[in-house]
Amino acid sequence: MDQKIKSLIEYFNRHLLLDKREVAIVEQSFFQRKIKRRQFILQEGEICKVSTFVVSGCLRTYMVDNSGSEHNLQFAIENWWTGDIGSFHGDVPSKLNIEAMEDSVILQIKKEDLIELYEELPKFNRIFRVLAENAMVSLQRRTLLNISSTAEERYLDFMNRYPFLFNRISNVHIASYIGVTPEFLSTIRKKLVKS
Amino acid sequence: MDQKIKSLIEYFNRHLLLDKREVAIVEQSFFQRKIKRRQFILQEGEICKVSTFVVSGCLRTYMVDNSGSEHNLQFAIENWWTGDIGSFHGDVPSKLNIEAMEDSVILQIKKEDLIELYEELPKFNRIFRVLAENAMVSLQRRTLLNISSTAEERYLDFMNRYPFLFNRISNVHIASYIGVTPEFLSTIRKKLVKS
DNA sequence: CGCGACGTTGATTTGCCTCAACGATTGTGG
DNA sequence: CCACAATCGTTGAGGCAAATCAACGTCGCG
Repeated sequence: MDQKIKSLIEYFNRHLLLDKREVAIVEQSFFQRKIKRRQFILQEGEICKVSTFVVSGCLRTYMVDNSGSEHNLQFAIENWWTGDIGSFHGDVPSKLNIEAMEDSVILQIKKEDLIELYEELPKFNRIFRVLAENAMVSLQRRTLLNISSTAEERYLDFMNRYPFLFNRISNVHIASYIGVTPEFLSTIRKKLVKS
Repeated sequence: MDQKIKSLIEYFNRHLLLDKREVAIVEQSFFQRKIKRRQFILQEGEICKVSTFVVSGCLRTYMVDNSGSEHNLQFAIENWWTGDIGSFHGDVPSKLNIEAMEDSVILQIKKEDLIELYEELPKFNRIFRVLAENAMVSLQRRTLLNISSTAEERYLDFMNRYPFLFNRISNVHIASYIGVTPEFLSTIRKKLVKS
């Protein structure tokens, strides 16, 4: 078996064991791509036609507002999924950009192949239902944090919740994720060092 | 067929047609409750043991922060789902409260019955996968709005996006949903009337 | 009737942004 | 491998967005 797809199979097996036939179907449904740092796998205006699993590396999803600033919605590292589900399901142009922050290896599946996968292997509905529900929980948590707490609290929460990202991502991008300017994050950090 | 459960069946049929047997299983899986205004169906510290479909009325889900303020995460009216998925799936105490804002009729399903439903009727994995994915899209959209826009923009967005809630919910609760104080929402509204 | 939620106003304070500037680091093309 | 550019993290001055606190009239509800 290909080395790269192995990490995806292992990932699925953590949710629901796959037999040989199922593994074979997964293998032929996904294709592999190597992405260089600063390369995009989705740009605003395009329709998102694939779902992406990250084997190695790191990608970020962000939106550009009307004044030209970027706002990070999500970081995806090993064993995370990324893409724009709204654009993917609705066949509408995306407002998001997805860019590699490091050289990365990804596995992708086209929409028609995913639909076929669901038909051939209905148990994948269950896997992706659980994944979507987990994502919902995280997003609800983040929403509550956004409407109820200060930037300092959101920064501390990010540190505690995603230490593995924290050591890997620049402060500029963390600032954008928690919704503050890099300058203000800097003053937060200074204050935290002192105390 | 019971009148109340009919709205749930119609709801499911909009996603995926159910045959007689499937309808029967759904009917015996859900039970009905009438909830009075200001009554809670979930309180902080409890484990959320049911998933809730709203037949009529309106409920709000909120969190109380350490300084005692409430923050609205979600409103649920007719044909919406509510509950705390994190608590429900993880069997952990909830940090959320769900309270009826109007006299309401709801249909609920216990966790064990939902698991059984998934086993007997696997197609429900698909329905709930799609629902969870839709919820993800909304939450991602709200997250981007929270980290990128002003309170005024969030208020206008709420108006345009949820006009049916807008006419039904007090400004206090809208303020809490978009993450501002009622006082500041009042000044936003004054400014909007003038322009 | 009276109490409690609601919507509003104003004064003051605070959190966070904007803009400008700087050294330090990273990266990149010649 | 060096030189130059770009990005990063930081600092400071000033300004604006939004919170806080206090107060008041209105309304619906018990």
